[in-house]
Amino acid sequence: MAENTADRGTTSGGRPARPDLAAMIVPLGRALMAAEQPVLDAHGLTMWAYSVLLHLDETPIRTQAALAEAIRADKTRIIAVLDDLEERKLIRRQPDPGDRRARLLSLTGEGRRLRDAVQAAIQQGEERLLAQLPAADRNGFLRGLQALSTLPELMPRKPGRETR
Amino acid sequence: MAENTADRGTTSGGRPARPDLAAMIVPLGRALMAAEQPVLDAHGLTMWAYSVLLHLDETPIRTQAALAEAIRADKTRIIAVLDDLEERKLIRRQPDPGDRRARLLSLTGEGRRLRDAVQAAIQQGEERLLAQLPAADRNGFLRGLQALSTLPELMPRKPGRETR
DNA sequence: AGAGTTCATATGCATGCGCTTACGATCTGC
DNA sequence: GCAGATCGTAAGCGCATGCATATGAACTCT
Repeated sequence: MAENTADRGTTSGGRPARPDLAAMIVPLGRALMAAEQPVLDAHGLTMWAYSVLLHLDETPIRTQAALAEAIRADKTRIIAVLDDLEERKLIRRQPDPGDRRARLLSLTGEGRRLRDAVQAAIQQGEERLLAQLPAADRNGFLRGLQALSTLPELMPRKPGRETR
Repeated sequence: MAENTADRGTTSGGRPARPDLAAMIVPLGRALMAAEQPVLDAHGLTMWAYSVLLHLDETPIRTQAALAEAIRADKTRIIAVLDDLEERKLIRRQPDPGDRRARLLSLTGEGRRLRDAVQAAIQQGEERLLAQLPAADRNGFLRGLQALSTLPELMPRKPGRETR
């Protein structure tokens, strides 16, 4: 399978014109997460907890399993996270009156406030980095990144099940 | 110096204009790695092994520890990887005549060939994704990404020790 | 009403990885 | 020539994660 079909794409012929995307993006992601960590620590949030806060606000979530899948966490592993968040009154976990097996998840006002504060701090740090890019590249980077992170082929949900 | 510019900064109270960078980049990195995986499997390479092949060619490496740090792997963990690559005649591991503790690492011709084949296949897949972006965004994305992945503040080497 | 399914939860297992220690061979400084 | 540092290698610990199973409550379909 070693077709060296060097049509457009990589440079025509030999050495690659750029490093692999993954080779740049994965370390970048690690660095960004490392940069977030102190902020999260300062607010007593794990990354999973922050993920939960982020996702809960965007879309009302009906079951914990759906939330787990949305943030790509293990269904059984977010339970402790939710326990903690609930105990700290950052989220609510009410049994669905229509289906008492499920727990309706929602942010409390305080949860929303914390979420906003943390996200503001994080994005402020990120902007400091983006500011080092030329404006044109920065905008292209952000647009390209947002486009790529919503590509369905790239962001495969678990095959088989629909979001209802 | 951290004053944000007039555009879509996040400091002034409102909803964020974009998701957190890490929230987009980390899943994107995962997806890219998942996309690479079949290619690597087809050639019997782990990600670490591929990392080694990539890095070995760019810069001559004198010690395994230096290589490990370069690819951000654990010093002790790449040993098995190197053993395998050497056995398959993809790399050479010669004792440095000047310092017989160290092992000079280099790619063999076959190693270089495999590296090229795998990288071509990987980048070809990546280009298929990038092709879905508008050309302007794609270029900005790539430029921004390359710029960010070389920012020293973002890509911290191990604190404390310098490359000597 | 009963079978099968879905949900939240608890638990256990295996894996991969970072970090630490140990050890023998070797190099460097004194 | 000896003490201490460095290199490669081996082994083990601990943590986070993914995957699987089990259980009890509740829901659905027939």
